[in-house]
Amino acid sequence: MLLTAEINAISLKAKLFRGFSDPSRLSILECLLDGPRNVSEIVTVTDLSQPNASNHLSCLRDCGLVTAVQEGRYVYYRLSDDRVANLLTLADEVLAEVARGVYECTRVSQA
Amino acid sequence: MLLTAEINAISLKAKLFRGFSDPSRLSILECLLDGPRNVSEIVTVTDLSQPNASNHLSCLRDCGLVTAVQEGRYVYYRLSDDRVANLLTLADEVLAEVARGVYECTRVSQA
DNA sequence: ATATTATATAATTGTATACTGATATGTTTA
DNA sequence: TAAACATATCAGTATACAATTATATAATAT
Repeated sequence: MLLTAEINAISLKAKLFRGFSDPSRLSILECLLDGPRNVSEIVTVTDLSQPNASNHLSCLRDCGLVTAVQEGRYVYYRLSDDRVANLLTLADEVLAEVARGVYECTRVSQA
Repeated sequence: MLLTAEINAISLKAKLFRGFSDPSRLSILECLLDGPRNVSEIVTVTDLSQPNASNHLSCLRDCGLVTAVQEGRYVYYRLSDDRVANLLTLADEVLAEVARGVYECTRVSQA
C-alpha cells in the first residue's frame, strides 16, 4: 500500500509528463526552445489551429511548463525553466536508444 | 508546415513521454529503480491488480522502457536503459521548481 | 465609438485508454 | 498427470482527452 504522500508525488509527476505526452504540446515546447514566441508565431510554426494552440498553451501554462507575458496585443510564451529543455534533450537520448521499440508500440492498453 | 520526419520524431517522443504519463506506470518504473522485480513483487509494491500491472508492463515493454526475462515461473522486469532513471530524476527536479503550478493544474483539455 | 487584430473560452463530438472481473496460458513441483 | 502458482489476455464500462466550431474578451487603430 502506497503512502498518500507518495501517491501525490507520483500523480504530480504523471501530470508533468502528461504535459509532454501530446504531439501538439511537444511541437509548441520545441518551438519555444529557440526563445519566446507569441501565439500567432506559435500557430504559424506548429500549424495548429489558433484555438487548439491556445488550448494547449493554457494547459502548459497551468502546468507550469511555460509562462506568458502580454506585450501590447501579443502574448509571449517562453519555457519556464531550463530543465524543461533538458528533459526534451534527455528524451531524445533515450529515444535514440529505444526508438525501434517505441516505434513498434502501437499497442494501447490491451488492444 | 512541419516536415514529415519532424512529425514522426515528435510523435515518437510524445509516445515515449506517454509511457511516463500514467501514475500506475510511474509506480512500476519507480519500483524498478531499485533493481529487477518480478510481477508478483511489482503487484505487492504498487498495489495494482495483477491484470492491471501486467497490462501496463506490456505497454512499458512494447515501448522499450523495460525489458523482461523469464526465470522459472517468474518474469523479471528491469529498466531498459539508465537514462530512463535519469529522466525520472530530472522530472523530480523540474517538479521541485514548478510543483505548485502543476498541482494547481486541475484543468484537463478545455474543462 | 467602431472596426480590426490577437488571444481565450465554451460546447460538442469522437476516440483513446484505464480499470475491473473473468478466464486462459504457461511453468514448476509432487 | 494433476495441482498450484505466476502471468497474460479478453470483454465491458467509465472516464479522459483532443479537435472543431462558434463565440467572447482584450488591445489597438481609425
